[in-house]
Amino acid sequence: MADRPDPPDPILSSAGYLLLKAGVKMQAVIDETLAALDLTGRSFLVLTFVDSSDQLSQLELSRRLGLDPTIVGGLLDDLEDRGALTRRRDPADRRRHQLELTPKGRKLHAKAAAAVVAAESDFLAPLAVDDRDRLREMLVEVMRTRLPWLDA
Amino acid sequence: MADRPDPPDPILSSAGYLLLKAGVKMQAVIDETLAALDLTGRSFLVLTFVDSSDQLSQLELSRRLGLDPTIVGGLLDDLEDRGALTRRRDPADRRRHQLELTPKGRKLHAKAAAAVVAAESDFLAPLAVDDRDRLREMLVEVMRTRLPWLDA
DNA sequence: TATTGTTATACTCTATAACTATA
DNA sequence: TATAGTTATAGAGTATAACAATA
Repeated sequence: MADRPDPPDPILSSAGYLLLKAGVKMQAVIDETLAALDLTGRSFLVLTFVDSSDQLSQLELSRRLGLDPTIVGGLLDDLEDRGALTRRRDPADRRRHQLELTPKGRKLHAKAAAAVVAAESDFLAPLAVDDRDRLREMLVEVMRTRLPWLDA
Repeated sequence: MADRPDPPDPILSSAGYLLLKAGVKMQAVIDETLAALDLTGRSFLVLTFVDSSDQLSQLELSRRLGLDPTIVGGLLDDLEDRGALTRRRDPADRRRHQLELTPKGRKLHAKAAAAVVAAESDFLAPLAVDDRDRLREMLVEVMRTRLPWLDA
């Protein structure tokens, strides 16, 4: 009934906890945005990685996404059914599938990427542009050892 | 097999996406830390909110946590079984339960809070202390309208 | 014998609704 | 009739392991 709850523990205002809450909320916002295109955060990442890699195998994709191969298999099933990507047997090793986006898949990815960028920008709107850059730099520092593509 | 994957889409290095990844990872790190005390992020939050509020009801707690009352009921069952908190009928309205930490529960919470603070500090170690403060300020800005206790 | 990918099974989490008791 | 809380059921998501094909 009270509109102003008791002031809770200071730990709920710490940098680490706010980072947690902000990140989880950012994830939810992006998922909602992608839902309009019948995508999830995961299926969007699949499109992103397949788009930027040549002849990716499912196992290699799973490793990069940090997901179980059976999960990735299901995501690929869906995207293949929708005509967004193709699985083709690797002639050199017929156990492997070479993954590739179709033109339709590339269009879908471009549309989704634009929507995600807009959602992120909206979420970070309370920060000035300079502050967003500063935030990005700090997060790169924190995540450098945890995300392989930041080590460039 | 390649140790250096193809450079992926720039969207994976954006402030918003890095915020997402950092937040989710922070959550995982905190959950791992709390597991050593047989707690989860959620049960720790239950302890935190009950500790800092007087005679909280289950429904009010659920509202503050943003969780379904049935979920909260299960969390309370566990903590009550472990002797960390008590449910007592509200004499003024016998439908309600007044939640309160036991001395054991307060000790558990203090221990867990110290562990969480240490885990956060460790996670943010790549940043100088000044930068951590700056990060915290920026996250307060972003989350001000989304976390009731930041509006102070 | 090891590896890629698929299929089948079981387990966990969560959401929904029905129920009891109090008001 | 409405509210606080519990219990029961069903569904989604995930992990595990067994399997087929290829190396």
